[in-house]
Amino acid sequence: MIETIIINMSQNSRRILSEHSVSITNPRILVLESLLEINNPITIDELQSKLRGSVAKSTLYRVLNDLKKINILNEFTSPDNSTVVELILEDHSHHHHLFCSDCGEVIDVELSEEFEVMLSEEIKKVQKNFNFEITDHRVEMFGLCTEECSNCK
Amino acid sequence: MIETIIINMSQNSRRILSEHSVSITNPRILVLESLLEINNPITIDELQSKLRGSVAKSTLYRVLNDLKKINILNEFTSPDNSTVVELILEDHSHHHHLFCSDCGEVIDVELSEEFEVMLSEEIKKVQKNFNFEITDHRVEMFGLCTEECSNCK
DNA sequence: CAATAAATGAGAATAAGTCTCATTTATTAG
DNA sequence: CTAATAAATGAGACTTATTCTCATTTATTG
Repeated sequence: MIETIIINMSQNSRRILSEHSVSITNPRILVLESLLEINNPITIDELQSKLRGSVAKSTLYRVLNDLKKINILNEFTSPDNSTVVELILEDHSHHHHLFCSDCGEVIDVELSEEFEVMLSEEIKKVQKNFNFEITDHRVEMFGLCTEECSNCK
Repeated sequence: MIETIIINMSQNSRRILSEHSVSITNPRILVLESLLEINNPITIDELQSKLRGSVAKSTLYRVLNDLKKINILNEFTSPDNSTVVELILEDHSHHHHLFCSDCGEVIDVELSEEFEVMLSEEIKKVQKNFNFEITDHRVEMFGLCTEECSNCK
């Protein structure tokens, strides 16, 4: 069962690379596998530990840049200034981020349909007012998990 | 006239420091003056050029950290990974940021009252769902200025 | 399967930000 | 106003994340 999932991760990674006309190499498969497995935003530090030295540091950064170039990787900076990456595949729906200032965790948050509609309206207004073509946006929220947060104990 | 403004900037800086019980030193006045003069988000690079070596690099970073500690400086990272700072004084109303991927400019944007109300409602929901205490939030928008943008020519 | 172009690993180079420590400056008590 | 003391500064060393270099390895294709 677990084996099946792992095989699928690898096949999945190969499929993603070939769909984007990127050559299929071991480091790329390993990085993609890790990101698919996590299926959550992850700091580069955490990603490095997860890879346990199986990919050289320089290669890791190169692979991440490759994935950014084909637009399947999102990169941003958390409030404590660590770099966070996350895969954005077709099935990955539009979402925003919630940062815990305590444990540093980054959590995906989807906001309501009606809110998103209103946000789009606002963005249209901003486009007009500032003569901008706005291509992307995000809502970031910062705070502290309560004692029940599973990450913070 | 210009002289008056400059004197005011300096007096203003002194006032801000003393109001926050921070000792009034030359580097702190110079950094505050620059930030008051700009009255806009600015990258640390730009701030350094503006100061033209009048404040040592180590001191600049220390002063910025001091201003963060007394909660009058906001720091964030632009999409091209440069660190951006901006003063947040009492008269500085709640706003968000628009980033130009072309010229790198960061522009302050206020969104409509009704949108802000709805965003607060959404945030309340997120607090409940994730058992979080959300203390801050921001909306970031990314795009390109059109040919009429005064910064991009 | 061979030729070629692309990707990798190891470590050097770069750059943002922090730290150290001797010197200078601001504050305050008298 | 001045001396004593604590705090802040400047210069440059240090740290750490990211990029770059180049010799070697690997993937692709015909």
